Amino acid sequence: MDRLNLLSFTPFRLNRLAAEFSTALTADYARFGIDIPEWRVLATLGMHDGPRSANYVVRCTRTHKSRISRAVGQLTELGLVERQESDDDRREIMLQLTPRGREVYRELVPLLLAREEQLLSGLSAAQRRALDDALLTLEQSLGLMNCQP
Amino acid sequence: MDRLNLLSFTPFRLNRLAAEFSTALTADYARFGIDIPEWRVLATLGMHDGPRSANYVVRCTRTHKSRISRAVGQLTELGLVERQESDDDRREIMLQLTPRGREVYRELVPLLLAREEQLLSGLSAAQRRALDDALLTLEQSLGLMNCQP
DNA sequence: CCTTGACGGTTGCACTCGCAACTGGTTAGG
DNA sequence: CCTAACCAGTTGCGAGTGCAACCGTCAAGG
Repeated sequence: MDRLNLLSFTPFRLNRLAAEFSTALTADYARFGIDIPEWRVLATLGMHDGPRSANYVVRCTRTHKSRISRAVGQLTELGLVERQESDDDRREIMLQLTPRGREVYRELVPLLLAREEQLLSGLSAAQRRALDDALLTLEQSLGLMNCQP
Repeated sequence: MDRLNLLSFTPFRLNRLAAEFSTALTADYARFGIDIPEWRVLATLGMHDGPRSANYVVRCTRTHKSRISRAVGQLTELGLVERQESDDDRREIMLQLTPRGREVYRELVPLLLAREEQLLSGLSAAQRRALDDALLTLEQSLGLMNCQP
C-alpha cells in the first residue's frame, strides 16, 4: 500500500479532534475574557491550594514558557492571579489565584466539565474507559505525565 | 467535586497529544520544505488519481480555506502541485500533483506511516482497535466524516 | 571569593493563522 | 435579460505563537 488515507491517519485525526474540542471550549472561556493558555494557568493553580511557580505550570501543561508568561500577564491584568517573587529563590515567580480568580475558576469548572460531557456523549461507558486507557498509555509512553513540583 | 484535574480533562489531553504528534511529524515534513497545511493538501490529492478542487480539500481536511489557499500557493511554488481552472465552473481551481509531487508523496508516505507506528508503539493491538473505535465514534458524532466531492 | 554555567522568567521579532472583505463567476427569480 | 444572492478562492490585517536572545539569580568548582 503506497497510499495513505488521511482520515485514518492518527496524527491528523488527533489534530482535528483536538481543534474541534478547543473551539467548543472557547465559547466557555470567552465569557470570562480568557483563552486556552490562560485557562491552563487557571486550571493548574486551581488544582492546588498553595501557590505554584510559573515554571511548575510550564512543566505541568507542557506549554512554552513564553506563552505561560504572557498568559500570566493577562490574568494578573484581569485580577485573577497574583504574582509574588519566591523567598528562597528570587528567580522564581510564585503564582496564586486571587479570590476573584478562585471564583472564576469555580464558575468555569462546571461549564467546562459539562462541555466535555457533551462532546463525549456519543461514547458508551466502555468506549470512554478504552479511550482513557489508550490516551493514558500514550501519555506515559511519550513521557507527558511528570508534573512534580 | 468542584475541582478539575487538568491531566484527566479530555480536551486538554487531546490537545497535548496532538501537539506532540505534530511536532514529531514535522521532522519528516521539513525534509521536503513543507509543513502541516501543505501536507494536508498533498495527502488529499495523493489519495486520488484525478484532480480535485481546492474546496474539496477544504471540506476533507476541515481546514480554513485561507490556509489551504496559501498552502497550495507554497506547493505550486515548490513545483509539487498544479493549478488549473475548471471548465464547467470557472470559479473552481482544480488541483493535482505534478510528477515531482507524486514522487514526494510516495517518499513521504512510508516515513509518516513509520512515524505513526513509532508513536503508537506503546499500545497493544486491542488498545489500538479501541482507540480507533473511540475516535471514529467521536468523529461521527461531531460530523467530521463527510468528505464527498 | 570569583568565575562559569545553568536556570526562571520576560520580551523583540518573524511567522502563521483566522477573520472578514474582496474579486470574479454562477444561479435563480422577477 | 437583469439583478440579487450565493459561491470559490485570494488577500490585507490584527492577534497569537515559538524561537532565541536577554536579564537577573543561583550553584558549583577553582
